[in-house]
Amino acid sequence: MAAQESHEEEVPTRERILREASRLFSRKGYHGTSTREIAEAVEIRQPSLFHHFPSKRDIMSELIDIDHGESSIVAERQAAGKGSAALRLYRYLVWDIAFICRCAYDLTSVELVVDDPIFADKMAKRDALVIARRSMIEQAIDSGEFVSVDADLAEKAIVWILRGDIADTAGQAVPDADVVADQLASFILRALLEDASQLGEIRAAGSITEV
Amino acid sequence: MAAQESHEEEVPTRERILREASRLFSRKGYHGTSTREIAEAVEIRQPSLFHHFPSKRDIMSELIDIDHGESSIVAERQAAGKGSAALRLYRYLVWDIAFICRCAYDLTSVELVVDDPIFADKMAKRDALVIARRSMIEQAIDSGEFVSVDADLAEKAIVWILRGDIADTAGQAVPDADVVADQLASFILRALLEDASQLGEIRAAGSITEV
DNA sequence: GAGGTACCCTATCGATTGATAGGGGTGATC
DNA sequence: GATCACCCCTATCAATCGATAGGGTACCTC
Repeated sequence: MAAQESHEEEVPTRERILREASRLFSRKGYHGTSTREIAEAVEIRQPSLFHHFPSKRDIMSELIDIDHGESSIVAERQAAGKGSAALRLYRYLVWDIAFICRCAYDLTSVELVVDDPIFADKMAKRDALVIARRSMIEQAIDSGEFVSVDADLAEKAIVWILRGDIADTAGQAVPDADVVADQLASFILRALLEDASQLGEIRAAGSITEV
Repeated sequence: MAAQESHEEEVPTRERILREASRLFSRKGYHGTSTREIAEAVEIRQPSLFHHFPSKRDIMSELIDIDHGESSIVAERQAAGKGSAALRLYRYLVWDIAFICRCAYDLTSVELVVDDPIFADKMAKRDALVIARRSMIEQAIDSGEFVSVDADLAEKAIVWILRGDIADTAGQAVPDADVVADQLASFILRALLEDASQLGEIRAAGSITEV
């Protein structure tokens, strides 16, 4: 309380670089954004960036890790769980969407850039996430909770919605994150459930317990 | 039949540029793709590109027009139509998805790049498409066909799915375009319909008449 | 107060970018 | 056979890219 400013607005430069870079990457693309633009947004000179990150690629790399890290843990835990697979999918979806909405960074560019050959080393964790999601869908189809859709296509549709939500919220702190999360997760569940009237129970059960 | 090769494999250079550029743009991004890479893929030298297009930007610009042109016409016609709004939305969706699947170009990059400031002039037509889609959703909610969801959010979810499908098919001629179109349109309709049992009627009616 | 660390600066590097200048070959038309 | 349009070439441009070199200043530790 002595040396610290009471404003508490003090955001470390490294943190500001990640925020501004993520914002620019998603508006203009990774390759379309120069290190000079990032530096200007952070209000430092361009070479000063390289004091905090060894290269431009490492800035993007850290954003990818932030995006993939916790999501894959939650998805894999839910995929390996017991009980209603539809409920477990709902829980994962609500958690992931809320995470996206609350994130300080604009992670839009992440899903676009992992397909770029220069970030090929980041694809493994992304693939693990895909497998976990598809597993939950297949479990729900086998148990009769979901209609008999193409599990691959359904998983893709879910990713597309998540990816779109990332682009839409775009790093701005969404005040009603939980509302958006429930709305989108309900949209997805309604498209998949054999009996749409079960959605009420799932939403009630999903909002009680922790993931 | 005299001067023409019987192989009929003769694809004009300009056409090949559009195809290869669209493929590269979606894999590496617009800014991440150099004119030298495009030229190499087309098997000509880099300056020869500029005989067919005045600039790299004009190549992307033409791909954007291809993507937005017919889609907006079909969407606006269906939005202004009469009768079941759910059916009209289904017809538009099936047409658009099938169009995406059959397109010779990989239009993944289009939806990403229209947000880039340098393509700001292309945003008007994209906005018209958004309005037409949201209009159909609002009509279906008002008539009681759809559950009372947030029309903005539903429209976004649809775009995200369409965008994802574009990225997924990625310019390769999908053999079962009509099957994929019906599956994805059904996914969306099921998520929105108040009475899911109406989907059968809509699919039957949608496959008979032309758009 | 000497040494070390953290952070930012100016100046500049080599590589790559999109685009232009200008020449050459081919085929159709008159 | 002269002309012209079409298409592709080599050579090269200025601008911009990511990254490095090296110096200056504030602050902490001993």
